[in-house]
Amino acid sequence: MFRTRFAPSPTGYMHIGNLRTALYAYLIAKQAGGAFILRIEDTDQSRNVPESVAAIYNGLKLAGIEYDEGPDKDGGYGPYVQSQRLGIYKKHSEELIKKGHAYYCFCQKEDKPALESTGERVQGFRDPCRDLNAEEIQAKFDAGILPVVRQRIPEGGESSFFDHVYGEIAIDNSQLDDQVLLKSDGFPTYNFANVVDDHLMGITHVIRGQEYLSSTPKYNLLYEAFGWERPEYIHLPHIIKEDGSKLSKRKGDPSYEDLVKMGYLPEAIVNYVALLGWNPGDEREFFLLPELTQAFDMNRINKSSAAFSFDKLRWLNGEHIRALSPETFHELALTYYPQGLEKIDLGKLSQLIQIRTENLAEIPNLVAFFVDLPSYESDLFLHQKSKSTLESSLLVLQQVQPLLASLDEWTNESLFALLKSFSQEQGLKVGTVMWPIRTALSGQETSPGGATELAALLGKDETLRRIRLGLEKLS
RNA sequence: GCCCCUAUUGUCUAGUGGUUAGGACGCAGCCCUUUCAAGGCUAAAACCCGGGUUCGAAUCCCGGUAGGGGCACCA
Repeated sequence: MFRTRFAPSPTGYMHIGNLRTALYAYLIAKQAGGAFILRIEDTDQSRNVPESVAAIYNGLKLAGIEYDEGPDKDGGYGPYVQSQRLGIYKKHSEELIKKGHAYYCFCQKEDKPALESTGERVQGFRDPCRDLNAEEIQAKFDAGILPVVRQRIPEGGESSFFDHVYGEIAIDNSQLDDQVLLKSDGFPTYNFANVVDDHLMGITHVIRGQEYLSSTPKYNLLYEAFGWERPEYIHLPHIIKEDGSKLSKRKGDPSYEDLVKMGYLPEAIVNYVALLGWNPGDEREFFLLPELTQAFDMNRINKSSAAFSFDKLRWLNGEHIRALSPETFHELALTYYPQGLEKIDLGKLSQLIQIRTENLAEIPNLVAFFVDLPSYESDLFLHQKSKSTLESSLLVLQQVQPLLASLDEWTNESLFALLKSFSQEQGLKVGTVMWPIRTALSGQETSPGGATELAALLGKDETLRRIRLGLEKLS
């Protein structure tokens, strides 16, 4: 049985990379019929942001990523919050000390910078406390010094492991530090907690960012020290910006929830992010979560980092919007419609704009002209392809005005029939008739919908009023 | 500084020794058309560099270069 986990630390918002990590972990579990677990890694007390736990829940929910076990969903492997597992870590660290794979270190934080300020970084750091004897240790304890627990990296040799994305990775043990496992405040470091928890929670596949690739040998040494079986590893390449720099909230790059606020559909974001570093092997690009679960294959994850393209997200968002049922789109659109559309059939308006909406946030702009006719210049009536000139426009509007005024059935179809036959009678291109009307009704170079669609929505009175205004502009 | 990883059009990618190097976004053009969009079609656009191996390398090996990551009582 596959068991994967998403283990964010509650230090802020849910960024794009986190979303993808969660998604891949979810997909890998679900496609194998396994379980997806949420674990909160709040071992750094100074960096905890309590509200961000809510943001994580919310983000996952929005994305449709449902976890089988988590802080609020016990599956028998809890607790799922690391700060509630302190006793477990302590016990395990003592086991390691007993076995000789870890030791107490009484050095103070201030001691190390001095070491490092020699200019070169100390690699394969071997702490002086490594070789303290029992009396020395007791003496330090008696002096009231709070120790940390450090991992004892074996001298010499190399550690290797297999990663499903990056293949075989080998690192010399001399490169590995005697890292801190348990801090002096009794909290574990990530390095320790993730190993202990992953094992205790039965995690079979560890999915996480590439930044952990070179510390994974240390974790493997820990598994070995405990006599535990290693999990499978799937390290993910980073998501970066198109200019090659990294996404950062500080530089104004949006989080997952920001993107939703910006008018992108959660399912479009999920779809897009899935494609950043993975492809199905065929030419499909449009995926909803269930299809993604079917199609996903961890062996097709890419090694190199991928740049986040707003252009492509925007396009994909449009695809998802178009794939929505008219009812669903209408409901969404409703929350974006501005004031002043009371007289307009919003259901019809939604039908008109669904295919033209690539981003929900642009809806207010798209429909603004229905509320207020923008001021425009008369040369807006010029249109070469429609053979529309100032003269023809004036003529058309003059002639069409009484026809419209006497039209009883005010629908797109009847309006179109009327104007089409008018153009035929006059020997004009349909466009020559439609262009000035559409222009007068929208006051814009382009509009969602043509002349008759706009007229039908605006209603007879408003249509005639806007045509009168157009005539004033032309004469 | 030491170690690890990566490298196909502007971007996301397909490609596992023999392909006119395929698709998508974006860009440009055409068609459709009641403007725009959507849709359809077409175009321009790529194998980081240098050595090998091979009859033959985007593909395998080595070396550069460039980019990313790690070396915290952060995760």
